[in-house]
Amino acid sequence: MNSQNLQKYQSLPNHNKKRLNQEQIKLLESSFDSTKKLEPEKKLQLARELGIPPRQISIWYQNRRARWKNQNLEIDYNALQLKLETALSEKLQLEKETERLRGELQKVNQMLIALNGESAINFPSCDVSLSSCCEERGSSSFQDVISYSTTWVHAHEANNLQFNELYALIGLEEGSNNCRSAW
Amino acid sequence: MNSQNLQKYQSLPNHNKKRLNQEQIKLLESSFDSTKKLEPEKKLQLARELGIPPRQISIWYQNRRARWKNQNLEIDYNALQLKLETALSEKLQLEKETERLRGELQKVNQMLIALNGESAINFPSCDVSLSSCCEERGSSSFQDVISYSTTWVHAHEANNLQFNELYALIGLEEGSNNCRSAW
DNA sequence: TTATAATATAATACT
DNA sequence: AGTATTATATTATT
Repeated sequence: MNSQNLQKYQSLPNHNKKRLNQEQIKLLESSFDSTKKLEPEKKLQLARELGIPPRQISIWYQNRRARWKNQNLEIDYNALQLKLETALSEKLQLEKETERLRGELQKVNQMLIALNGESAINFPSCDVSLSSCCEERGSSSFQDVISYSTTWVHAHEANNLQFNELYALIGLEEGSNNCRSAW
Repeated sequence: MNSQNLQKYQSLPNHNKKRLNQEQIKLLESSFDSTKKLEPEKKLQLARELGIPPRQISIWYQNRRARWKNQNLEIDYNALQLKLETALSEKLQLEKETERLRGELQKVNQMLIALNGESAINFPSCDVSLSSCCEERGSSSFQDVISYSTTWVHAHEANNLQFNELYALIGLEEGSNNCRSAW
């Protein structure tokens, strides 16, 4: 078997592989840009223009299509990688943001504990886990809150001073920063 | 495949001088599985066993490595796609979470507006944009808040009833849900 | 090693 | 059925 196979391979004729020159490649590429599929008419035209057998034009197109497929895979891969990077970075920013929001809610809760003793609010927002384990509550709208509270509040204007003290206590300065919310 | 070529391939294998047969492929593949790099000693051994010139073994390994590379690219692509999916889903969840936290902070702020009239806290946390435009402030620690406030609060125990009313007003029930935070 | 030409086979579509 | 075209894999050269 060994000598047989050896001879088999030695008897193979040498392939005369001729590279296409730059001009030929250029024309083929520009043709490929317009249509990935080689119409018979186009094949003959290219063969005539380039002095190449139509058969070779077909082969070139086949190989070019195979190459094109791999190129696309790599391009898509890079695009995907970019998407992932931005997604991860945005995720990180959101994590920081939620951390900050939880911290502020904790501060406010401390304030309420201080004001109200034992009956502190249990903010579900400050749970460590991401999954919101609490059922949705019907939340009163801005207008509802305002209309309800305005009448209620008149009786408690004497508290203003104490609240200002509290603001300072928890580190939230009032009316002195350039980040006023629009609401 | 037409019957002519089929017959040629099946019953006249000797005419197919170029392709390696199944047995040869099998041995080469198992060898490639163990090491992607072809040591000279291994090359001679395979050449002897398969009746193939060492040169052909080298070529086969080169081509096999190229194919292996492309295979890996496709595998990596799929893995990346999976990563992106999970990242996007986690991002979405975080967006919901921040939205909820902002809402709660707004509620609390409404409460403070109601209590304190014009001097509402400007929560930087409730800005719509993601970028935190505000400089960091030194925040007082938990212990600081407690120690400062405990002494301060004793004078205001009369406010308890009003705060309980406020809790109900903004929809945050106190002490009646199963989501107590650990702090 | 990379790129690519050339060949071989399998799959598909059209006649 | 046969014929043609294409996609894919493989071999080989530069």
